[in-house]
Amino acid sequence: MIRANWIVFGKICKKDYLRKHSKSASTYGALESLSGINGLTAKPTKYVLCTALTSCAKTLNWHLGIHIHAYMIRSGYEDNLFLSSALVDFYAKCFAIVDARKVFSGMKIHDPVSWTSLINGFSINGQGRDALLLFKKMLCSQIKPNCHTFVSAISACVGQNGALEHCSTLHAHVIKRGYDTNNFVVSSLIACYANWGHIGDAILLFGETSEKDIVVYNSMISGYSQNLYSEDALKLFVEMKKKNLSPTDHTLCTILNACSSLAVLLQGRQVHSLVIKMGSARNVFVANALIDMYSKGGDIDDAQCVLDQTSKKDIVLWTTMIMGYAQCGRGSEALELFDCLLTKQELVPDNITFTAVLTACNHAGFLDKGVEYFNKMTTDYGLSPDIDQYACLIDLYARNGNLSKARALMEEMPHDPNYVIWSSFLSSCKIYGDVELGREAAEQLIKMDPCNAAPYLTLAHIYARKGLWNEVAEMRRLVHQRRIRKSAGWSWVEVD
DNA sequence: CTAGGGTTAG
Repeated sequence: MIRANWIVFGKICKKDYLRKHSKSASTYGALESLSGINGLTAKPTKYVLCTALTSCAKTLNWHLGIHIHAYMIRSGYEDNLFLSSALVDFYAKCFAIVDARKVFSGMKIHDPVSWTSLINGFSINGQGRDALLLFKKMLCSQIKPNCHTFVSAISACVGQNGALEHCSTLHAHVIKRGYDTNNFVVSSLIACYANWGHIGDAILLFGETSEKDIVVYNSMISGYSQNLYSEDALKLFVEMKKKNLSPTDHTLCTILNACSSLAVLLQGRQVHSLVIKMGSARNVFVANALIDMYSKGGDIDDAQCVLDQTSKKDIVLWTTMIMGYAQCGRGSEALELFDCLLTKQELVPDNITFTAVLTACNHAGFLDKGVEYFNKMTTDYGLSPDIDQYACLIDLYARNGNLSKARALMEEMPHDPNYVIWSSFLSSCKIYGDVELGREAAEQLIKMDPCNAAPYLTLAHIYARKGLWNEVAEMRRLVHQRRIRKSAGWSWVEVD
């Protein structure tokens, strides 16, 4: 399930990324210097073309990039190693990995740069497996991988099922070749180990590395944070400052996230003053992390202050704030804020904004309003609800006692109900004592995760409340037979 | 003249 979400998320990121970066200022500079391309007097040299291609890769300027490719063919630059490598990189960065591979295959000779470009291309296109296969192929070729290659190969192991072993193997190669003093390599290794929950290996490597730069510290701090060692993240942050390394906006975001999960307002406020001192409050990522930190820390008013003081607000900031109100039980204020956002008409709400709004309705028990907002999504904003918004609506109906409507929605929606949906539905079945629907929900949950005792327990509870003691005994037998581990405080019939 | 690291936010 986690893997599936990751793929979906990857797609969303890709789309957003293309939209945000499709044309930035530097591209126009490149365009001007290339004015010769369309038959004007000065012909661009191969050096200019190469720099322009790099620029196209960075700014995702697809149009100019393919134009240059065509020009390369016309001008006989097709076999230039530098230009071809840049072309591989361009196609890969623009998510046209098939074209990148085609260019690579058509090259008469390869060098570490062309190999690395394609390996990295597979990696950033979410094809870590192919990236690693290509790396293996490279090892069999005449060309030896360098630091750049290792960084790309190691990054390919992140989020790739079963790639932890590859990461360790790559680490061994790195040590053998003496690349373990390179900070680029070290930071990618730390991130990979942390990603797989092997925080011990990450710590070991971090400790062995001398002359660590800010990114290596950032990797380790976020590694701690990801693995819920938030206190260690804060400690390392302090240590980093003692070493006179000055935090970047990345550092501030990560450390604020750690403060959020610890719900520590005191430290969060200290980081906030540092944010102001560094002038990072303008960075929307940092501002967002601040709002989230104050919300989770229980100071929703200070969260609102941050939002008010941020001049360039985007939809994510508003959404975080709405979610903050929703989660602390101030549903009406969440909806007021949302209406305020709508009246400004500067920003357009997206699916996640509606998740926040529906969460607010859910926590406040506003069934009618929830349904209204859910319908508005499609009619007024042309959005198609994804599984998260359906989950809110289903939960809204179920919590209000309309279990059959909730169940019907699960059938009607264009998604398969996930674990979260069945699980919240089961809770509602428990509240309203619905044996039939409760049994179905529990069966689905057990099928999805056979080792979790919770659905057995809840169903047994529903049976017990109806005096169905034979069924309670059956549940007990199943748990025993299937050797399901019970956690502390676990009992057959809860005492309300 | 070509390739590489860290949250890419809710």
